[in-house]
Amino acid sequence: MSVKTHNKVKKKMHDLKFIRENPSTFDDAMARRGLGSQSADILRMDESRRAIQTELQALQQERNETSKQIGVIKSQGGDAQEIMDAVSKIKGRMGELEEEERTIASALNQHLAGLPNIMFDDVPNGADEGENVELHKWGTPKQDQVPEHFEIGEALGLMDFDTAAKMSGARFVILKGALARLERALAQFFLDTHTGDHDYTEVNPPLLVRDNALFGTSQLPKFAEDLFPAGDAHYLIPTSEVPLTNMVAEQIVDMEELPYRYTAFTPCFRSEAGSAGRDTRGMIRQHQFYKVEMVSITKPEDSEAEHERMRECAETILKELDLPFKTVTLCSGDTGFGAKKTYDLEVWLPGQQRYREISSCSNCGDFQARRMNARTRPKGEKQTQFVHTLNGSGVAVGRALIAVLENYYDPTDGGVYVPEVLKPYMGGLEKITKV
RNA sequence: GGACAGAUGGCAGAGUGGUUGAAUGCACCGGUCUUGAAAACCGGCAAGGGUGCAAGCCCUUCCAGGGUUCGAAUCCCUGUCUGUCCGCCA
Repeated sequence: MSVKTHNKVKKKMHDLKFIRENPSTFDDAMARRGLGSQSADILRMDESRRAIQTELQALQQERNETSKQIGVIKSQGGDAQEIMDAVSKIKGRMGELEEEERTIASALNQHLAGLPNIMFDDVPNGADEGENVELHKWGTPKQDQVPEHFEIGEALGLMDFDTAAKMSGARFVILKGALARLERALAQFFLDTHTGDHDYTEVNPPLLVRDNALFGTSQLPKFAEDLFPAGDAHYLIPTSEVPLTNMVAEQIVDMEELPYRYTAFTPCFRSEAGSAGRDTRGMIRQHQFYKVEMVSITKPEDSEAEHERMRECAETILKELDLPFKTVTLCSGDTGFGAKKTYDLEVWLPGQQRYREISSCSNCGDFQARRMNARTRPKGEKQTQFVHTLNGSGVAVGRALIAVLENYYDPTDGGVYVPEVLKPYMGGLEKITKV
């Protein structure tokens, strides 16, 4: 399906000045992403663009000056026909140059838009998730094998994949009764914690966004196939990172107002186009799932500290739920397109006897801010700077539900205890049992 | 869905074809005054880019994209957004 485009090609993306001045640094950074040298191509395009621009500007200057003369002559009642013809002649060449400039600028911008963020030096090198580096572990993983979450849920009669498949196909689920409520309880608990204890402001954002918003957070143009188009103007959000971060798009915010901290509980929609065959059973990987998201907008110098803080906000949730987890720093090969550095929180799933991702916290630096032109200005200063943006799950609700089912499972009767912190949200219910 | 009206600098708000990058007010910065502050007064104050050692010079930008013209904030077309009214609707 084709979706209308609202992109302006004025976006800044990577800083050309930086690439011009540090071509090898830039190439090294792209090499860590598994890409070949980029700077030579970029600089060649940039140079030729500037050459065209210089020539064009000389002609524009000539046109402007001559046109002003015409104005003067005419206002004095003179005849300006001769110079008017002369200006007309310049226009042919100007048109050509304008066309060339447009072509090369758009090629350059498209190229830049497809290049990932430059990672921090302390991001470990590695090919894939196997080389992520453990930061720390918390809690004691249950070594006893328990059923997987979908076995538990189905046995309880509260989790139904077959009926969901009839109406929606694969990768959907129906939760009922206490499990439906458990999902709502988790979300509520997450939101209350982030708004009450972590200084986040609750936001209820649009779930449908246009392509320019997705360009800003860098899902587009490269990852269109992961998205669900909705109608001819919108996409369903793959994460509320998109609307929350775009709240500062095209804005100049006073520096003393920062940081902004936003949290939202929303459904997320992902086509999972590249995941055929992976996690096909159960709720791990769905086309639609709930997530509580945290987004921070900070001054440039504060983003690294904010990143640690955000990671701790997410970890707090798992600690409060008493779910064992480990935190890893993603290696270069596993770090997302827009991130300078990412921490993943992996929760212990006794049904799988392994840790699975339940939160991902990324510092994007100014990468997204450049793409959405989100700036800040220190009080009294003229010069604006790009803000830094961070996003993190706090945490994925569906996966948290899975973790609760498997970690709080009672093998004696197939029931599931309600975690202490969730009881108030479950009407005091102690244990979920078969209906 | 139909009808109309808008979109101009950080904000508000003039400007309908010719030195208008844009009056004015607010905000902001510097100064005078004051023991200090406020007020008042004086001055400054858009951004992005090209070029140059630099001072500077130049280009672009008045929602976006196309067009008319020697010349466009101003005229035309398309799109987006906002407001108002009508219809429909949870």
